[in-house]
Amino acid sequence: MSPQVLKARKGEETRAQILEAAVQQASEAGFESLTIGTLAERTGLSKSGLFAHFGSRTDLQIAALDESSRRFTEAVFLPALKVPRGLKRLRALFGNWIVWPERAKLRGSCPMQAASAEYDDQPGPMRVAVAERQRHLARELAKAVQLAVDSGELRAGTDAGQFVFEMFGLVLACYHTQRLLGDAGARARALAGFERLVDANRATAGKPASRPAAARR
Amino acid sequence: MSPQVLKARKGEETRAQILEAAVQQASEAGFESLTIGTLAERTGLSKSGLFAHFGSRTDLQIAALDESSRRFTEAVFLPALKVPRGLKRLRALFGNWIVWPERAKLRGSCPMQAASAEYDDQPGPMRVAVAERQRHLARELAKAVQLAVDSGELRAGTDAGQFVFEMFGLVLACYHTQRLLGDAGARARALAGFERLVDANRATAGKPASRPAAARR
DNA sequence: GGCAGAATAGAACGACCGTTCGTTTAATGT
DNA sequence: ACATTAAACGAACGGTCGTTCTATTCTGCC
Repeated sequence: MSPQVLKARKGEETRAQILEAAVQQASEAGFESLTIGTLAERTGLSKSGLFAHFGSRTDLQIAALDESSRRFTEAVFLPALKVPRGLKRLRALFGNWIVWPERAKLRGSCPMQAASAEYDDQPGPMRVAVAERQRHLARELAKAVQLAVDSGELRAGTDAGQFVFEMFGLVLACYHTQRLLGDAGARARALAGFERLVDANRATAGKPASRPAAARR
Repeated sequence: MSPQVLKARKGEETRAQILEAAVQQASEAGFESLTIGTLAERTGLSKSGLFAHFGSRTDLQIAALDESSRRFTEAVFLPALKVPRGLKRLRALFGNWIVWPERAKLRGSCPMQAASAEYDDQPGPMRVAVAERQRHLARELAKAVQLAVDSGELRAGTDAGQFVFEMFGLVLACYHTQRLLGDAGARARALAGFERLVDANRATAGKPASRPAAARR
């Protein structure tokens, strides 16, 4: 029967399998390691057969980046939206962030951070795509911080941009320490750092911010 | 019998020029972008002529990593050793760290961090070399933190490992934000984060730690 | 000035890269 | 069951990669 797979022609299914392999590969060795040949071998396709699904290698890389980004949102943001806004949600976001590659069964690190490091100095479509998504991520995180300010859990003067900057730092240090040095304590360090970050910006008393956050950028 | 060759024979001079170009290239596009062909073109040598200076591409990459590491120490640590130990030196280290690529006239980011990101999941001699140097860096930084504890500027219970972890995070976030998003405010953010980190671990009063730092690990 | 040895050049190699093209197989709609 | 079209294949292309080998040029020492 065809339960819900209405238009899923064979091709799209194959394409999904290719992207699965591509994301895994990008997680392990970066997006520059995505070559037509090795990916074809991994998926059991011929080079030309695989190639036909994307018009070029660059398009394949972009598609893999999109898929990675989609999974990131799915694993980090969607679950956090079910948590009450404010500090709880912020904590959920941070927690999901540092564990999502493992949860998503990626054998390497976060593909988005891998892409950032790879293309931060390399002009081209990949750099543009990566920068755009990172900016979007920073914006969404800043919103979540602001919600914690509005709820009165963080003090009114909190600089959301600075807060997000430091969250990024903790996540990067976590991945860095974990993968390169094999330090299992990295996650605990990151969480400890986050709590210290929260404490530094916590509202002194239980008073909600009275003013509706004037300078919101 | 050529006695101790004190004078740099022509070859070593050429080798130095090659490494200069290699470090620059690694800063801009990573160590995997170091190819014999492009590097030969950059230096005006033939492929085989350049190749002869290193026995293999991997040896060239290792040599470039060593040179990068040497310059890092020269630009970050050596100047900081002239600063009185304790918080001042720690601040100098952090300050030098986030600006050294620019000071060293590298057009890209810090080669050591680039290497970390590239090889954190790639087994082989490069990964080993990178991990070793990063561990060394972390150890030296922890020593500097401990000196600030011993001098009584940081409180006795300070977890040097955690402190270094968070320093790493701030530097990584700084590079990340600066290069990918082109945010000029990244450096100020990093410095602000560092001051907050110091404050959180500052000794409550002006009392030096009386005990000589028992659990120094 | 001449000579040994270091330094560099040049051509060629096999392997892999992304891409193209014509053909063949498999899935789909009727 | 059959015609149509999507999907995958296989061979070939020009290019670059790291590496090897041989030949040439240059340098430093007597």
